Amino acid sequence: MVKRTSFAGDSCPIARALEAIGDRWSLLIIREALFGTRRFGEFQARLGMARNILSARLRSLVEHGILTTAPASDGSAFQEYLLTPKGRGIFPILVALRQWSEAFDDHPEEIATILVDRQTGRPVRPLELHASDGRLLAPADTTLRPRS
Amino acid sequence: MVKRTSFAGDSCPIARALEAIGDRWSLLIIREALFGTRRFGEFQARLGMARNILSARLRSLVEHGILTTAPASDGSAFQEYLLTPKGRGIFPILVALRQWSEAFDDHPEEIATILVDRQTGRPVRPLELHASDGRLLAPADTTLRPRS
DNA sequence: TCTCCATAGTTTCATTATAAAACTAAGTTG
DNA sequence: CAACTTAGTTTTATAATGAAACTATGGAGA
Repeated sequence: MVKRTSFAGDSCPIARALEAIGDRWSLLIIREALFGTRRFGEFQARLGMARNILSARLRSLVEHGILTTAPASDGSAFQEYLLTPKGRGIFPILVALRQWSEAFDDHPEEIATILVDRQTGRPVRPLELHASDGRLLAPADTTLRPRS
Repeated sequence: MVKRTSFAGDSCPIARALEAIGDRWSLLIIREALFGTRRFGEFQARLGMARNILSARLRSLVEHGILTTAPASDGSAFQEYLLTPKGRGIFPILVALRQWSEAFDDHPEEIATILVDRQTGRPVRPLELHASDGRLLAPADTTLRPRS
């Protein structure tokens, strides 16, 4: 059998994350959900993706605890898809992806939006990595340690 | 024709990032490259992936300006794959993915390593998003604005 | 130099994922 | 209750992935 390799049992947390959201659509679905999209048809229309793929992805995201289903808030008998705390925790990943494109994309003029501070309307700073004592860390200032 | 949908011309920077690195292997290749892996066979052995897929991914990453090829540093006539600045800029994305797994994975005991401050050996803090004036921002404190 | 092994791929073939469109079934509306 | 909307599933075709075999060049030793 020639199955697609699974990272589910991998000991690397990056690989484990990719197992859940490392396909071409999941992060875009979550992006829409963070904007308030909740219904199947709404996701389909906004993302322009095939309905069967959307169906499979939503099921997978629910299985991974990133989305939950709940009765629709408009009183109809349909259901809607809501982000769990685990799903909302994906926000920094989306910001990191966005900032990488903003910084390095070959055609930045094609990028339609910028992430800004709601209060001042000014662009946010690049994500920062800090030590427990507050020092700003560059990649070379970090290392990996076996989990105790 | 039924081609895989391309995000190359999309106006969303997240989609554009996924076009370059939104597959199951690219980010793991970049993770290895950040650890110092340079040679084809070394990537293949460490990642355990099919050689043809690795070949295709390396070519794609070079085309996207994430890796470059250079003559091997050991003096042999082989070439090696090196991260460009654009490639090293992916570091925060990997950190965000890692921290998401550390925070939300259902089996965190299976995660082998933690990212620590090299100086103190203590775990780093979660990535932080700050306003231009330095205020720490939560997701709800941000919004998107059309690029001026 | 000749032979053998290592490196870095490519090719082939089978399987899985993705896409588009047609189809189905339940829910809602006039 | 007839027509429409919503939320999928099914079908069929194409593209991506994976494993193994194959190729070609580089290097090392006799």
